[in-house]
This record gives sequence, C-alpha cells and structure tokens, in this order.
Amino acid sequence: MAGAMAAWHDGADTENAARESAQPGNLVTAFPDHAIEAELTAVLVAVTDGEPRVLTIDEGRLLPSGPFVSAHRTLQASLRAWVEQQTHHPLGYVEQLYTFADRDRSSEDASRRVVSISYLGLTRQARASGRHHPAWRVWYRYFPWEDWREGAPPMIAKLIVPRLRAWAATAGEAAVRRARQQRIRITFGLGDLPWNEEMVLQRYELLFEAGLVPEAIRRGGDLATALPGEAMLHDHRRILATGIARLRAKIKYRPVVFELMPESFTLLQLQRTVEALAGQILHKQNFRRLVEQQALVEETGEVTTETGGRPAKLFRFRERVLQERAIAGTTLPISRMV
Amino acid sequence: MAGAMAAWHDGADTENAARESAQPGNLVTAFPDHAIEAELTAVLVAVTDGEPRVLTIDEGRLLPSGPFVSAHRTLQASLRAWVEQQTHHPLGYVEQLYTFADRDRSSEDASRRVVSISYLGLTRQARASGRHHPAWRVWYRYFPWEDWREGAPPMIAKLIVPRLRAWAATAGEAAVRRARQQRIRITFGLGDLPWNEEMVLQRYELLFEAGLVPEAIRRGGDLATALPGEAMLHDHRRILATGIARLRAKIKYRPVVFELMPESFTLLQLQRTVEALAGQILHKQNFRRLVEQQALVEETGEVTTETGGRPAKLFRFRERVLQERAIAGTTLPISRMV
DNA sequence: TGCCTTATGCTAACTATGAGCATAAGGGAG
DNA sequence: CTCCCTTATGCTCATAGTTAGCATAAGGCA
Repeated sequence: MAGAMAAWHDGADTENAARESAQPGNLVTAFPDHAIEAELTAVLVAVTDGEPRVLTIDEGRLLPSGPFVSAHRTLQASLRAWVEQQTHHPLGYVEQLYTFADRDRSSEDASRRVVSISYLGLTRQARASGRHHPAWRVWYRYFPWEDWREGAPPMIAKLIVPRLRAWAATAGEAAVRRARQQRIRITFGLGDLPWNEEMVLQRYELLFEAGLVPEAIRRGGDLATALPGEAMLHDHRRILATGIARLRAKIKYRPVVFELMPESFTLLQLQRTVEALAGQILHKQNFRRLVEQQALVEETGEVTTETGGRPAKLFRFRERVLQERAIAGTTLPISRMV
Repeated sequence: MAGAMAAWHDGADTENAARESAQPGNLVTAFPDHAIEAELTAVLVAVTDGEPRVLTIDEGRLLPSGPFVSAHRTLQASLRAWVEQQTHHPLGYVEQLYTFADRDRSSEDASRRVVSISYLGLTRQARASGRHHPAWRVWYRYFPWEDWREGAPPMIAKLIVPRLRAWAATAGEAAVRRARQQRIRITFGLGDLPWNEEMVLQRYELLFEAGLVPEAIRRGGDLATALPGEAMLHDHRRILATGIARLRAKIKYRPVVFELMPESFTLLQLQRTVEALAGQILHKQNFRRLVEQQALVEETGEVTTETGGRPAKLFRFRERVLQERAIAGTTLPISRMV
C-alpha cells in the first residue's frame, strides 16, 4: 500500500528532475548538511464492541504524535514508551507505516523541515486518559464509505461517484479524463469490478485530488462538495488511511488479529473482529473451516452462553503456531461477502 | 517484510519501557525539540544477462546514499534526481522501504542522530559512472544462499545450518533454544517446510544475530565462523535484504517486472528475469499461461531466432492493463520449482 | 535427414474457495 | 412443556486456480 502511495505521489510530482541542481557527488557521498526534525505519529488500533477504533486526541482531529525522543535507542522504543504510558496496556504489534517529508505537509515555513514517521500499533484494550481529550474513535467516522458490513454504503452511489465523475469531466485532455475514470472505476469497484477493501488509501487520495475532502480545500477543494465523514488536521487522515489499508492487507496473511482479541473468545467473536477491520461480512462456515484447519486456535474446553442461541465453545490461540506464523505467514480467512 | 523486521527489532530491544522519562504530555503534543539529519539510501535494481544487480559504490561496500536535499519537495523527488543524474536512465518504479534511526546504527556520536530513509528503485538499464567506483553487482554476491535457481545452494546444508544449530545450542534457557531452532527451521525451510524466497531479511537477521556475518563482529560475532558472501559497511546489507525481500513479494501481485524489461522481449526472457529476482526456477508452460491469460502482454508480431531452437514470438506490455494492475494488483506468475 | 534446442498447446489431478443444506442446543414466549 | 428463534457446527458440492507433465512445432546445425 505504501508502495502504491509512493508511486502515486510520484506521478503527481510535477517537478522536473532535470531542473534539480544537486551535484553528481551527492549520490556517492554521505554528509548531511540540513538539520531537520523528526516526529512520530501513531495509528493505534483496538476493536471493542465489534467496532474498529483508533486512538485520537484533540476531539478526534489528530492522531497522537510527538517528537522522536533521543533517549531511546530506536524509533520503535520511543513510540512504545509513549503508548504504553498512555494506555497502560502493552502494545501487541508495531509496524512502521511510512515516512513523509513533503514540503507542503504543513506549509508554514519552507526552511523548517519535518520528517514524519508513522507507525501502526495494535492493542488489546481500548482505554486511555490524558490531556487533549484522548479518545478511541470508530474509524468509520473518518471513512464512512469503507464500511460495507451492511452492504454498499449508499453515499458511494449517491454522492461519491457522481462527484468524482464530475471532477473527471473537468480535465482538459481526453487522456487525463480517461485515466481519471479508470481510477474511479478501479478504486471504487464500479461496473463488473469488485470492491477491494484494501484500497483505502487509494480511495482517500482520489477523493483528496478531486477536492472532495475538507483537507483539500487549500488545494482547490470546495467545502460545498466535501463528503460526509470527519476530517482531521494536517495529513492525519491520510496516515490513518495508510494504517487501515496496511492492517486490512496484513490480516490476510499474518495472524495479527490475535493481538486485538481477549484471552479466550468464540469463533464468531473472532470473525466479527476481522469483519470490523475489513469492513466486510464473511461466510461463517468457511471462516470456521479455515481457522480450524490451520490450527490457529485450540479449544479451552469451556463454553459460553452469552452469545444467545446454542452455547459456543471458547478458543484460545495456539502459542506455537502463532510464533511460526508470525515468521512465516499463511493465508488467513478473509473472503467474500455472505 | 518491513513489518516483520519491525517486530523483530522490537523483540531484540532490551530496554524497559518503564525506565523511560518521557512525560505523558509527549504523546499528545507535537513540538520536536531535537534536530536530526536525514539521509536517503537507495537499493537500485536492474536485471542484465539474466542476473539481478544492485547499484553499489566504494567497491561494492556501500549502497548509494546521500543527504535529503531540502530543495526537493518530497523525499522521492530528491532520490529520483540523484539517481537519474547518475545513471542517465529514468527510474521506473520507486518505493519506500524503511526508516531507521537506531542509535547503534553508526555508533559514533550518540548526540548526533541520523534518520536513514531507504528506497527501492527499479531501472531498465545497468550503466553508471561517477566517483567512488559505482558498479552494478549481482546481488547474490552478498546473499549466495538466496540463489536457488540451480537447486539448493550446498552452503546451506554444509555451513549455515550447522553453525546456526551450534548457535542455538549456546542459549541458556531451553525455551530460547527451542525458539531459535524454530526460527532456523522456518526461515531456512528445514524438514518438511518449504523454502520461502521472500524471507530474505529474516534469514539475514538470523545470521546476524547468530554472529555469522562480518557485520556482526562488533556484536560478538567471530570472523572465523563468518559465512561466504560479501559484507557491506554499516547496515547496508540489511537494507539490501529488505529491498530484495520487498521486490520478491511485489512481483507476485504487481507488474513491476516490466520496469526491468526492454521494449520487447520473449516470454522466456520475461521468465528468466522473474527467476533471477525470485532466485527460483519456474514452470515454463504455467508461466506462459498465466502471463497470457492475464493479458499482461501482447504480441509485437515479430519473432526472434536469437534464442536458439524454435523462434520465439516477441511481446510487449499492454499499456492499459499495466495502468490498471498498477492500481489494483492481481496475482502474477510466480510459482514453484520445476 | 536427423537431432538438439526452445516454443507453444493442452490436459489430468489436485487444492483452495465460495455457497448452501442440515442438524444441534440453549433461551424465552405461549 | 412445546414451539420457535438464535447461534453453533458439521458436511457436501460446484468451481476456479494450480501443479506437473505429455505432446507437438519449428528453427539451426552436424
């Protein structure tokens, strides 16, 4: 996903590389001559009450972030320290997302350059306290078009596609128009194309380019055509999109969901968690089949009647398999809609 | 892959998060107070004569790198400028790899902190000139155990596994010993496990931890047990491993191989290129079927007799499909050995 | 002309996946 | 105490996707 973004950014670059004034020697020598600042931004995810949540501050307008503290040996150690202090829960899984250094990122002072390194973190429980109103928000508040658990969100056909089409039509050249139409079709799965839940970032960036999100007003967007869905400050919604995309891709081949689950759980609870992240409903029997046949879990021997209906067996993860899969990576049960 | 590395690094962190002195406020405010330096490092890949090559400097001991030039709007623009100037060829595909800021990275001055942002770039032709002896090196010089095109490299069974086993046995706790054995089995595909060509980084990091690569001597490795395979300075071989791993994963679901191919080519040439990257031999007929059925290429109408044997049709990539696949991502033909 | 080499077409066997039928087993309404 | 609703769980079937080969085509060269 990050790769896709990279390619796009690049495509959007209008600068001509030939105009650059760097000397050939720059390639082969390494003496940094510009001091910059490094900042860490975290996409912290938890799933509670069947909803995927992300830790936010400032009334949901920002992701938690802060300077890279030199006292730490690594970036990750620095991040981990913050988070565990904040949430009082261990961070189960941490993964680097992307590093930005775009000058137009916070277009204040061009000479003051900030490199922003973002991370994705998974945690088991969602509770946080502190200044600046930290709160776990359901991430579909920011991306209402990404939640397909109750079918295709009507706003896609009613608002998004028409406005994107209108935007595509504004392009002067026919080739550009066609390319835009193509991107719309692919990212939103129009016509006979399927909805691909992993393209969170591509969709957000398309909406951004089309000026349909409030964050883009500085770049020519119009508040009147902005879509429903909460905005964030700076590029934090883009970072969140990157995190969601990465997580949606990851759950398919690495057992990271487990980081979000309690000690023991029913298979349906596990399924609901995956569905919450993927924004898609899965086929129950097939989900069970895959989970069991891959021996990811084992019965605890107990059952719970709290689910209503026939009592469900409780499961826990098999430590050994987890370790193995964490290194290797196998297919995990994410499939089509019911 | 990067994610895997992230998790590992973390596992290797011996610092206790509780020892940290950061204030809670750090999580929710964003005012960087430490100036650092940013450096870009590139893994530039080309395939010539059926061999995967990487651009190096300093007699193959370093990857090209240099400071992030503030004149550029984005990190990628900065990188692109360098590279195109050096190689005089357009960089087809660029993707960010990973950002390091480990303090022990170049353990000189603890107060001088460098953030190193690495990129993977693909280019069509391999020619470079400049100072510091830039040269395209076959990447298997650095990772001889990664080339399985002529079967399993004997050094794995003869040198690597015995030494890794010996290292595993040195662990005091039984649990640690078992965990090490497990990692060895999985990363090197021992027993009934298959060789997974994507685990380049995991294998290198395992060898590093075991002190079997020259780069690890500072951390307790012994030159006498170092494996064949050229080393690099700093952590450049680790960055290269990250790049190879990423590329091996990428070619399976995005048509990036095309960035490495000439205008027109035979299907076998395409296959040989994929094989060079993957370090694995593919089944010819199946490879053809997949490439053709996915309509990735189209016949140019010409044939070449230069391949020996029956003349082969020449193909070129279908522009439209490429664009679509670049956004969407579909399965590409990488399969098992012949 | 026959053999070697690479190209290319086709298929049988198997595996993975998507969908759905059918039964099991609590809880609560009547 | 039944019936019915709900969720749990077992199984089967059809199909798409893969893997591994067999077989034929078509140049070059001894």
